[in-house]
Amino acid sequence: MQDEVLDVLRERSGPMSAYDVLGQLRQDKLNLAPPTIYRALSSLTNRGKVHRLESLNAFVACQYDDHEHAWIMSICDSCGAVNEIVSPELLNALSGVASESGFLSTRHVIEIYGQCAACRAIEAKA
Amino acid sequence: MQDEVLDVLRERSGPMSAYDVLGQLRQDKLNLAPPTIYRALSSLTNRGKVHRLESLNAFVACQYDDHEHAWIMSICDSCGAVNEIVSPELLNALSGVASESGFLSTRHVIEIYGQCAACRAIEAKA
DNA sequence: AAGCTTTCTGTTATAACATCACGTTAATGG
DNA sequence: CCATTAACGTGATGTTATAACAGAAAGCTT
Repeated sequence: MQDEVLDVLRERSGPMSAYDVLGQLRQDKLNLAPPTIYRALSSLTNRGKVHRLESLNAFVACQYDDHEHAWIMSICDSCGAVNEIVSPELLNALSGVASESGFLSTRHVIEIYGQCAACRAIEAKA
Repeated sequence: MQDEVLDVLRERSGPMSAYDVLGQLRQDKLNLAPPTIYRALSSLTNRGKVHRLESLNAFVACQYDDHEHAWIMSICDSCGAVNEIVSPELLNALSGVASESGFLSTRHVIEIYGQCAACRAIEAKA
């Protein structure tokens, strides 16, 4: 089940809600229900194969198959494209800022909204 | 209505869901319905009086009454306390990292999970 | 004051996201 | 073979958020 969910997410460039995934997989498997999808998504996110976009209640396949890492997501307001940014320095800086008030960080949620390079180019032409 | 919602959020130190707020206010005003609360919360967040915690689907009163600013939230896994961190430098750094791939940032969602100073102190004693 | 617009609120219903609780099946290993 | 565990199926429910439309209050214009 995890593999099937991951395949669906990989076929799609953008984020999908759990119910989007459910809709796709129901084309083959009728009777598929939300808990099944959520279980698979939960395992996949734990394994780092899928990331959850907290501010969208949606999921995307990880762009980097091979590694353990923390991530920063950029989300284009125009086209919805999501991109994964890896920057340990920035995450360290963030932990540093938090630690100024004695806070010990364990997990970061960073989601940046704006306009991607492609959409900026289109808009510049128009 | 905005004032009443804001008062409720200020009385509470931690985050509240829209329905938590609704529950509080229903003690006085029966018949209060979700859209009323969501409208008030929407105006308050637009005005910067309230911040939304995207990863919790919850809301907190802004800790800084007086100003326009972007914010970073720290959230304690142990006690649930939320703290607002202001760091324009870090936000600039974040925009900078995103711009390396041509992305133009307009809004940042930054939520850090971990353990606050108070909870760390308690744990250290034990 | 009458009529108009604007803004906020009330109300019902429903959409969208997520989990609980329990039962069944299938593989694992003693 | 049987106990255990892990994954999945199933139905119901819980939680978060919005759509669509109606009504009331406040301010403006004439």
